[in-house]
Amino acid sequence: MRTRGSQCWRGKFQGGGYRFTKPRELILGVLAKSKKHLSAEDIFFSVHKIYSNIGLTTVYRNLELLVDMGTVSKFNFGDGKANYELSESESGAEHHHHLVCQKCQKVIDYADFMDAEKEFLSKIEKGLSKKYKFQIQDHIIHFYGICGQCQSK
Amino acid sequence: MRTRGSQCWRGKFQGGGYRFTKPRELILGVLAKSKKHLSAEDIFFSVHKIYSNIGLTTVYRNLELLVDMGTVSKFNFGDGKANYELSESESGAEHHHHLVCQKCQKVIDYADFMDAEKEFLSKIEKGLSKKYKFQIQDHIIHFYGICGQCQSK
DNA sequence: CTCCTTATTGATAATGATTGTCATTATCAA
DNA sequence: TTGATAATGACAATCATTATCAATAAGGAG
Repeated sequence: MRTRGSQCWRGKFQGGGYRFTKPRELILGVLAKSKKHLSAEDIFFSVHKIYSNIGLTTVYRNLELLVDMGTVSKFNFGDGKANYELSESESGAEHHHHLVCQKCQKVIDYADFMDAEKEFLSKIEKGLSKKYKFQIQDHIIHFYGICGQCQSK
Repeated sequence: MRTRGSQCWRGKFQGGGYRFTKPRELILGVLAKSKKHLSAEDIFFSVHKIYSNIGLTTVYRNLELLVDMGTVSKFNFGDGKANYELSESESGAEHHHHLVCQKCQKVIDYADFMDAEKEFLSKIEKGLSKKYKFQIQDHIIHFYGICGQCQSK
C-alpha cells in the first residue's frame, strides 16, 4: 500500500514514456515529506534549498504532469494560487476535506465523519453519473466560514 | 421570498452605507438573468453591451463587495479564473453543486439528492464546528471527472 | 431643487501567478 | 558509449486581478 523510495516513482514515469529526473524526484520528495498542500512557489523554494538549479517553470511543468498522471491533486482555495499535494492513493494519506477561513484564508484539514461521507457518496454517486453521463473520478468538499482565531477578534 | 426589481437591491446597498449606482444595478441584473456562474469578464461584456462606459475594474470591485455582502457567491473551478453567481438566498435558486469535467472544463450544475445531502450535512456540521471551533457559513461539493461528450471521444 | 461631501468610477499602470519559447542539457534505450 | 529526444532553466509573455488617482455622481442637508 505504501509507495516508498524514489525507485518506485521512477517506474511511474518510465511507464508513461517519461524520464525520471532530478527535479521530478525532488519535487515528489518535497510533496511526500510535507503532507500538506503547498503552492508551486513553496515547492520551488523547498527544492531550491537542496538543488539551487531548479527553475520555477520546471516546478509548474512537472506539477501539471503529475496532476495528469493522477499522482498529485491540485486545489484552489480562492486565494489566487493553486495548492498541490500527493493524491491520497499515492501518499497513503487519509481521505480528508477542508475548512477554509474566509477572513485569514487559513485552511484546516479534517478527516472526521468519513463513515457518514461514505454512506452519503454511495447514495448519490451512482445516480449522478447515470443522470449526467459523468464519470466521477474525484470529489472535494469545502466548508467556508470563520476559524476560531478570527472569531475571537 | 423573491427579490425582484432593482429597488430591492437599492436598499441592500444603502443599508450598508453604500450607494446604488448604474454599474451595480447592471451587474446584479446580469447575474440575476444568467442564473449560471459567470466570470468577471463575462459580466463585463454583458454589461458593456448596454452600458459601454463600464470598466472591468469596476466589475471586479463590485463583485468583491457583493461577495462580502453575501449577495454573490464566488467559485474556483480550477481554470484560473473565478466564477460568480447570485447566492441562493438572493436568487431563490435551488441549492446546487457542480460536476467539473477535467478534459473540457465544462461545469454541470446538479441539484439532485438534496435530501441525502441535508441528512449528511446535519450529521457532520455540528461536529465539525465544535471540534475545530469553526463557524460554518457555506459549503461546496465538487465532483471531478469526465463528461459524457469527452468520454465518447 | 441646489449644494456639498465623499463614495464610486474608469483609465492606467502594476502586480502576481502561470504559461510559452528556445537554446542547452541530460536521460536512457540501443 | 552514443544518439535521439525528453526535459530543463532563463527569459519573455500572458492572463486574471489589484492598486492608484484624478474625475464623476449619489444622495443627504439645506
